[in-house]
Amino acid sequence: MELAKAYSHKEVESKWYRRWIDSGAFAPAKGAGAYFSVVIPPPNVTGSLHMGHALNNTLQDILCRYKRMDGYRVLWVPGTDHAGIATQNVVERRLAEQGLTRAQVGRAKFIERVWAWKEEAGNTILRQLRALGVSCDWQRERFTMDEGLSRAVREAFVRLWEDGLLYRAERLINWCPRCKTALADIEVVHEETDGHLWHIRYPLADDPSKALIVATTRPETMLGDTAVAIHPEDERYREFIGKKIRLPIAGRVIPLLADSYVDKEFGTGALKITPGHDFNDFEIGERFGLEKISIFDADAKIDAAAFLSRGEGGEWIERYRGQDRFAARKLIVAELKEKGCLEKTEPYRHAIGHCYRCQTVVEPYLTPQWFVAIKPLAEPAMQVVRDGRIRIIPEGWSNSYFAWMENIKDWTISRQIWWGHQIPAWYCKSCDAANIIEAGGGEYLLGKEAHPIVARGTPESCPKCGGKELVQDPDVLDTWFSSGLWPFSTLGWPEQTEDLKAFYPTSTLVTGFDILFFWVARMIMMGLKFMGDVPFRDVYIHALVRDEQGQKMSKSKGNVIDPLDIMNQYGTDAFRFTLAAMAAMGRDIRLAEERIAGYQNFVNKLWNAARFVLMKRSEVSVTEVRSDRALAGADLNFAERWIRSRLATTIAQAREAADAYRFNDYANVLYQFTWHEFCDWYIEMSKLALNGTVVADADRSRRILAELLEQILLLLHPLMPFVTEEIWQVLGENRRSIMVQAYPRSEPAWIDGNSEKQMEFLMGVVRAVRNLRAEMNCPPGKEVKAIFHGPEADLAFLRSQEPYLRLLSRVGAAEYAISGERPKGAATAVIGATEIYLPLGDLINLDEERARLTKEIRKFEEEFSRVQKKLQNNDFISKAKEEVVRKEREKAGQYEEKIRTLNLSLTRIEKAQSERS
RNA sequence: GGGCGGUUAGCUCAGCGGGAGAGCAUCGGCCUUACAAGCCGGGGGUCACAGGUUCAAAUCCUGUACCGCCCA
Repeated sequence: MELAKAYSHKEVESKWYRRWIDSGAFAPAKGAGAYFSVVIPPPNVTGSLHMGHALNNTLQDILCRYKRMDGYRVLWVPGTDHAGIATQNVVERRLAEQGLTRAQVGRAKFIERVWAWKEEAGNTILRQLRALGVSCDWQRERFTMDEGLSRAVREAFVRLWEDGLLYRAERLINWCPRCKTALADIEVVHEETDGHLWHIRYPLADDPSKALIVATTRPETMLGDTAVAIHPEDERYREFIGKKIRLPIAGRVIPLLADSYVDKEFGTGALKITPGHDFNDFEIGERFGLEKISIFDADAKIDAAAFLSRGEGGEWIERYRGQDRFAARKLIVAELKEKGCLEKTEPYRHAIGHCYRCQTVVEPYLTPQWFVAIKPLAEPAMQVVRDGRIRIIPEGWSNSYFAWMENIKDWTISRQIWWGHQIPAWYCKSCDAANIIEAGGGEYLLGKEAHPIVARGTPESCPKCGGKELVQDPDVLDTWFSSGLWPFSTLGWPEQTEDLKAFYPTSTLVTGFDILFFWVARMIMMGLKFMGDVPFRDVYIHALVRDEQGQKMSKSKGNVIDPLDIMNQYGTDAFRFTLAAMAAMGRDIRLAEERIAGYQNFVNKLWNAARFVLMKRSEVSVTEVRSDRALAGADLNFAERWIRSRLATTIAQAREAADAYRFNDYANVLYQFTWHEFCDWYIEMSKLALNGTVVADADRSRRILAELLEQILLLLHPLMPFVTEEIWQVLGENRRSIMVQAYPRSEPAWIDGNSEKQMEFLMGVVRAVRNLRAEMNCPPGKEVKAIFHGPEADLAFLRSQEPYLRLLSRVGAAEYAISGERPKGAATAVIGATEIYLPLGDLINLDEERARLTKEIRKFEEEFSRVQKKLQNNDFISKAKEEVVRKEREKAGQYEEKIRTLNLSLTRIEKAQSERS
């Protein structure tokens, strides 16, 4: 079979992916033996493929393909998560286009619509992942909302409740007024924002002529202030201690507290306290038993009822009623100014929390929510990392892990949305009547004192009163609650399935650091809690993919590179190889397209090497050329022993790198070997035998070539699955997929130091000749004579390998002499102890050669004096390792010899010049 | 404010105690029968700065500057 002159990825990729799936090659092998299992970090069902996914899944696929070839039973579970808020937002937007709201549609119908949307558009990302060549087992695809995983969620919830690790209570939480739901702390993104610091006069209640100045970034919340605080040792405010303050506008009389929490240096040193809308103030409020006034409704608009119900009131309420928080801020500032209460306004930059789904500024808001008591889960989760049962790689991330886990707060898991796992808690309409408020449309609001009945399935009656009328908690669970169970729920938990027994704990989790807390930490806590074992052994944290300028890719910046475009243009193999080659540990990836183009050339290089091997094979009429590891070392010539030796080393290095998640080393070691050793040298040398110069070697050469090519294909397959399979299949008829072939093992017997030394010497001589020719502008087609002076052994070797020498350096004839007259008008180089002369006759430009030699000599003199300085240092001789000293001595000798030889040549050139003139 | 990471060739990055490397770009020469997406050769770096440890520092320590990220 013939191969096209250039590799064309387009036809090849879809063809093989189809065949791999059809052959069932992605399913784990049956039987016993070591396993390697991975669960995909489930992308949002709303998502589409971006660079982060591409990197993440490429690395997982490299590991899975490598381990599969290496004899492990590999299971890679794919799937998506239901992304509660994000998905609900998508479907709500679609409703809005039809002029509908979800309230109009109703809960049940709305959820139907979400499912319909999911079926229609939801799994885009999984389809896109296939283009990457990922070898996950699609038969086992899971979704966090599917039946099995939903059961897992209910089971986990009930168990946490039974163990006293869940509670429902009114707390200050992060509220997104747009999504109208609670958020967990880490779902809030803090961004530096330009704002203001307003300095406001708060007069004393009994002497309005005196006032404290408070500084705040949120003047509108002053409507809910219930105290002012100063530092107890603040001299400035000593006289105010114990006084009362009358709040401007609202007129409320509030106490002045002394608390060492207050930072004397910040603002004016006087802090307004709003326990209903600020987390720090909330805590002070708890300490002093202050009232918490919630001044906003769920839309973050001023809630007049909050004041009226306290018996407060006045014409001001009407001015602010229903005003949004930012409008209210403007109005309040204006009113303060008018009343002379605004001392000054200064620009101020500070961090403001935003909803990670919709970027709306979050509002600290007092509502009843469900919480997981996290400390008892966090402690063992830290322990397993501390004692190495889970390795975090690179290790540096474990610091972040510990820092976060040590300061972890109880986890808010309830969300006031519809799409998700509805909380398996019910309330009895008869015993809990006071806490159940009908909200219309069959919906309920639950008071903070409601008494939940937690159960795996809908209870038939109230266990207390036997009442049959129960209502389910309307809230759903945080999506991360279900993804926290992912490593075992996807394997069938809570059932004790075969998969669960066979593949838990999973082997390696590959993920980005951005979800270390969101997801990784939670899986560890949940895995330990419910499985009694870690969810994975290794966590490999990879980098973020940035653009060329190091900017995070984002739609708003418009610097997004679509992986699908890249794959289409350069081929998936080139793209995957680039990602791997750039995935050095602990560093972000700046993706430059030229880099991908460069690796596309590598794919093409491999393709053409294969063409060469196949072309030569087709010239053999009788012998079927095939891989033959039995070919004994003794039968091989030195070039063949050399390439096998290098192969053995390369295999060892590649495996070592892959085992250690050093993907960049893995890729580079194979790149270097394939291109710069196999192609540049071995293939070139094989032409000698194949072109008939040494007839007896031809057949053996073909066999070695085929062997090397096969080994290279196998080595590269995890990185470049498509092109390697395509070539693999052309190499033999009706072969089993390269996916299921054994990964190469390094043969220690192939390591051959002597051949490597000889080859290095030959390469040195060849490069020197090429260099001289190029420097002297000797036309490449012209054959020149070469004269070698040097030690007998070296000359004997060169003489025996003269055909290679001539092939590689285009030397026409060679003369060898241990010593003798140096030829006139010759270009000179020194390799080891061997001197090389190219008598170029008229071609040589004596001026150029003299300049070249002078430069060369100067270079070696610098090297020599540097080494010499070391050797003259007694401390060096006595303290450095013997090995190092020996090497330096060797170097010194070599440099000295080179300088001597080159100087002699220089002298001859100068002499020749003076003779000519 | 606390923590982490970065600063190496024009660009993108490896290397992290003993001779400064790769890919791309650049310059010169080649259509040499696998590959011009190629081959051969060259040029290009006080390894951010300042101290220190060491016989020896791009590499370890301290500090400074700038850049980035995370947390508060």
